[in-house]
Amino acid sequence: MSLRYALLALLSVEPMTGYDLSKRFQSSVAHVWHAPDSQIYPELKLMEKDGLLEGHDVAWGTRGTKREYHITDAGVEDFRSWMNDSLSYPPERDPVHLKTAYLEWAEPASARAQLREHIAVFTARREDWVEKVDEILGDNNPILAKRLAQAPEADRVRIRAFKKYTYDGLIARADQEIAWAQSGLELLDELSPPPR
Amino acid sequence: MSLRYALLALLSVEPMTGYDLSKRFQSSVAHVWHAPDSQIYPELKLMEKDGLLEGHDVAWGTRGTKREYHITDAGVEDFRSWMNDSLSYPPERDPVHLKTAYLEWAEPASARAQLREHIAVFTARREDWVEKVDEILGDNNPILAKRLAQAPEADRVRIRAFKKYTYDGLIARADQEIAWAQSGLELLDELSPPPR
DNA sequence: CTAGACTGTCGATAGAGATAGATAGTTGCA
DNA sequence: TGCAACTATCTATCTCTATCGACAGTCTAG
Repeated sequence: MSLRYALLALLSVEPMTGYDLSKRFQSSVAHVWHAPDSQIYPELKLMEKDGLLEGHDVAWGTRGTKREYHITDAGVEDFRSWMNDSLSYPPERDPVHLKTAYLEWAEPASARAQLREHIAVFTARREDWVEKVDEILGDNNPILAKRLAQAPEADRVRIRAFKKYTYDGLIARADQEIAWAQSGLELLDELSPPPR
Repeated sequence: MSLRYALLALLSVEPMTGYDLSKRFQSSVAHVWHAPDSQIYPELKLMEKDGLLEGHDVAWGTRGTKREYHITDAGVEDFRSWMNDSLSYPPERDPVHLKTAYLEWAEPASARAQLREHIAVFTARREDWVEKVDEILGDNNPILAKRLAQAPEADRVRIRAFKKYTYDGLIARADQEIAWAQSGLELLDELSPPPR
């Protein structure tokens, strides 16, 4: 259900095709929300059927066409009401912590490798998010620039602040995960000293 | 796929029925891994078919029966190899951060309410996890006690340490989420001062 | 003895997401 | 000209999870 709102969020800035949206999901938004094209195209059709979007065929080359979607008033309304509703928090379900709870079953070497991978994953994400924050602060994110240009003067500070707040939160989360995994490596060293 | 390994983990301590497992999932492990009974029963059957478990009908009262599963050698092997394999990290997909990225769309009052709910959810989980750590340190967790009793002397320190490590990580994560949401409330106060 | 809470198992249905691949047109460059 | 890389869309299948509810036996307290 969140996919729909992620799409509405992007389409609230400017009309786009399924392909555009798919690219945007894979590149810029990749580490906040990911979605493959095979999910996006059907969802766009559904949203058009539900009146949240309107699609128009646009010429592409001599024979090709592509379908460009723009958000309707009903779409804006729906997005706004999603933003005002509270989310439901699904019960915790975390494979990483499930595994570490039984880490005595793993070979020390593989336990180490897995914690190192945890660090690597969150280090990479962290870098992405830091880059995002830099873009926000340095005004070199084209999509955000468009959004800001459309917004009334009074909202610009807020828009920028919430974006930064979001990525700051993700960075803090990544830091926490990295620190936790690092302390796990230390614990492993204590419990079963590494070979020489 | 993790459900299967969560079940194997629990069944590696002692044989249980689907009902037992379901209860255990809802109570003790609730905030590490959640699963409803309607997922557990079919998975147990599958696991029996795959040779990871053996099931026996046990009398229950005069007419009733229940099916008790115990783990097989193949099950132990499968669990061990899962523990040694590394997990795949699914792409980030976080509705909370998706929403905060567009928080200018929400009414300030509802933005506040949502951040407060975030705090409430993680405060509650945190309490559960702290309780878990207390149980581990204070030796009053019956399941852990059984697991420790079965383990060779040399492993006991490790078992306890990894359990504590797991819950400490979750607590740190909860702290981080709470702090983040709190700073969000402050940000909202700055951007749109609360009504008197 | 009987109502209510608990133990025990199972099924139907739907949605979300993962994974893979089919199909077709376009653009640029060697 | 022909191939590779890119743009564009769509379908199929599978697994996982959610939600809801059905059914049946047991145990205990009033």
